[in-house]
Amino acid sequence: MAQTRTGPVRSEAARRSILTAAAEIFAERGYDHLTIEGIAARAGVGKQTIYRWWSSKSDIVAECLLERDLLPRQLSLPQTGDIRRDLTVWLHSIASVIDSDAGEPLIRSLIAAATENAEIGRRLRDSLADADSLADRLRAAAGTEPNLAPDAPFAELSEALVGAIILRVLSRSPMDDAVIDRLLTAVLGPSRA
Amino acid sequence: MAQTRTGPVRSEAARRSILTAAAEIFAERGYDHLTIEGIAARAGVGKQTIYRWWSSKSDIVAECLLERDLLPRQLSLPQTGDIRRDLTVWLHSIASVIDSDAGEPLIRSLIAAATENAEIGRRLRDSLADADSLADRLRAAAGTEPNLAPDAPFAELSEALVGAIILRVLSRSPMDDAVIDRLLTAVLGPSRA
Amino acid sequence: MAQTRTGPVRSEAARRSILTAAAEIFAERGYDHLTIEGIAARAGVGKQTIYRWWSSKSDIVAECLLERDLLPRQLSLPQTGDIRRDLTVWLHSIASVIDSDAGEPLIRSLIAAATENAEIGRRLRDSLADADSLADRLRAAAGTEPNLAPDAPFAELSEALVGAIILRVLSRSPMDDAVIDRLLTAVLGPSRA
Amino acid sequence: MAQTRTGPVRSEAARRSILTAAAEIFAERGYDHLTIEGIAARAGVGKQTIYRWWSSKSDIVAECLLERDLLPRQLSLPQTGDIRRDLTVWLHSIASVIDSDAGEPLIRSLIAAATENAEIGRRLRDSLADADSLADRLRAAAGTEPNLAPDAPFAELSEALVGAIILRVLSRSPMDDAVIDRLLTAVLGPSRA
DNA sequence: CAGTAAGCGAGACGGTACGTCCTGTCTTGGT
DNA sequence: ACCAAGACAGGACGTACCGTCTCGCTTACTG
Repeated sequence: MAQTRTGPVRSEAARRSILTAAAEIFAERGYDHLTIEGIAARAGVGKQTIYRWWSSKSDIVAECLLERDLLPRQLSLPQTGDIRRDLTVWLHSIASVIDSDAGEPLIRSLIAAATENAEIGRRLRDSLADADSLADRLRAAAGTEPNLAPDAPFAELSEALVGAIILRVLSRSPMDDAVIDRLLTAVLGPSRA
Repeated sequence: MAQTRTGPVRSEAARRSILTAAAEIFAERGYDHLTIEGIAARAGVGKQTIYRWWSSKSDIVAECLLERDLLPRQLSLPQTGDIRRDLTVWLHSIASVIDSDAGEPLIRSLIAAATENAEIGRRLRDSLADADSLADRLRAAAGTEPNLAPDAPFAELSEALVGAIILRVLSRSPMDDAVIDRLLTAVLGPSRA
Repeated sequence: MAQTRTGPVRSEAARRSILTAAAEIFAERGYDHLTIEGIAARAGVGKQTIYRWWSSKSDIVAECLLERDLLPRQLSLPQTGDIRRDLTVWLHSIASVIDSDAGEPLIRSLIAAATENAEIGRRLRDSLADADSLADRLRAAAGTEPNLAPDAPFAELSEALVGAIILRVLSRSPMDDAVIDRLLTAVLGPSRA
Repeated sequence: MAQTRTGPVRSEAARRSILTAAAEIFAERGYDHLTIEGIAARAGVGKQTIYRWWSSKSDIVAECLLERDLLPRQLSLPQTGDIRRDLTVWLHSIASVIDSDAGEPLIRSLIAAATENAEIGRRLRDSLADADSLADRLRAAAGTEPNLAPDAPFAELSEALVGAIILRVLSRSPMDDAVIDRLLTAVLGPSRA
């Protein structure tokens, strides 16, 4: 029979307050002003409690993403049946987040965090931390847009779209209506309208 | 009449050895192990000399990029007339850099630097620091591939392609032959072959 | 009637292994590298078991002294009838302990412990943890040495002798034969030989 | 020709405020509550500035002793020509320091510091940090007291006296008038009065 | 002979301090 | 004026221990 570990169990209260504190500081001051000491102080926790369960601040940020403490929850892709319209709405909501005062540094901070942590990178790719996969949605829309042939490389189309957003953030290029339109033309093909 | 300033002018030797030292450390240890003190020590230069001319380490890195101290010089896009083949070769060379031991962290470090410095982000977008614009090449190839209509959004296509590469790096997804193929299909449309 | 307590009694095994572990670490690494956690780990004991019975590490050390886990047992004062000879032998054995690699730091560690714990200080005074009182031996030898008048201040003579040893340790002055001789002259008066 | 070092020179202001802060904390809270961080904070100094010039807190304390920041300055041995009276006065002043609230822990702290630092131990031996040597005074008084023969071991007599004081502190034995008297009898021989 | 209360191992917890590294500013003396 | 060198105040790092607090177990006394 397996030897069961005895002793106190991980404190859920500590875990939550660490994640909350981290998410708050991240949103307020960005990834590079996020420090372990700052998290510990705001969370009312010893540093060792953080190091016991996470190996780096990027690890904490990754868990914040998982627990949805970090990104606005209204970024999910709508589902009206018209993929171009859905993506347009989605890109507009992303653009408005980016254009907000806090949003652009937040996304940039997230990219910085991703350079240190593969998991964050992966969640970024998966439609900016949104669970319902963008690639699946493109596949479901096959045939409704010029570039969405039944055997189109949906994953790569999705990557290209998200990658373009990331690149816009990195190069500080604004993402206005015309850009969104052209971006969708690039990915979906010319609009039939 | 304006008082002309006196004293020695900026030392080019110091400037070069700082950039060289920065590029070496960047390549060896990555952006977050790059420190002003480390640069000064390796360059045999006082810290003040660095602070006099640059305002941050990301500034130095940006200048390294301009002076081509940082990226392999053989990443330029070939020009055979066949844009799909040219891009294939180019993507393969990028992939081989990424797959090399030092390359992937280097690119990731560059992305990290870009999150702090718009200029670095812009150069990254401009075809991974390659001077001849990718978008222009796509425009020049208009008509030769399904998606390259004369009025296609070339800049956005280019962004999508580079963005996809960046996203691959961030999510640590390998970029093998098949992926390159599908990526080009996504951007250029299905191959006619 | 008072409620008599129930439950298991104090574990002698735990007590012994704590004292042994403490004595070992003390001897190996000195008083300031002696930690509660270290003792608990080496003794295979929970920290709480230590805190239940001792209030500080100096308390544990004091008990180690009582149980003679700490000091060499051969430091006792011989008894040949010639007090000067006896003290000479005794001082030589102390000197050889001090001169040994481990001995000097050990005594110094004991002094450090004594600064935190009166009991340790007292045992140090009582002839370096030797049970048979040095003062009593001097009194018994009254009349045999110049300074040992019947009404001599034996306790203070004893203190002066032990204090001199302690001071030698604190000031890292070696205690060679000549010093021992002069020390005895200081305490007992000039040798009649 | 020797290469002269250039650059800024050690800040005397920083040095002084570190020593002062250390002496204050030492006096207020004792050696084991004296921390590098506490010194740095009170001195308004970076920790690195401390580590640059001292290797441990015991080093700082040793320098405090040298600069006479630590011990009361009125402990010097009077000089009336009557060595027994002088020593009596001196021992009384030491006793009154020890009996004061702050004094006893201070001396004990000093002993603790001496266990870590030979220099502190040496200064402690040299008549409790008093510059004019006790042994020299005893030698000068040769012939005036029973035990002060011309060839008496003055250094060891002095050691015995100071050692007895230290031992009294370590064992928390009060040093009242009678004890002082007996101590002097032990060292100087019986009073002729 | 069950109930129950203490001892025990393990170890998580909020903290304090450690000694190191780096930041950006400053001072010094030399060219 | 610029430079190499490097001291300075400050802040964060990751580690080591502190003393307290569960946790689940194993005793041993008590009603």
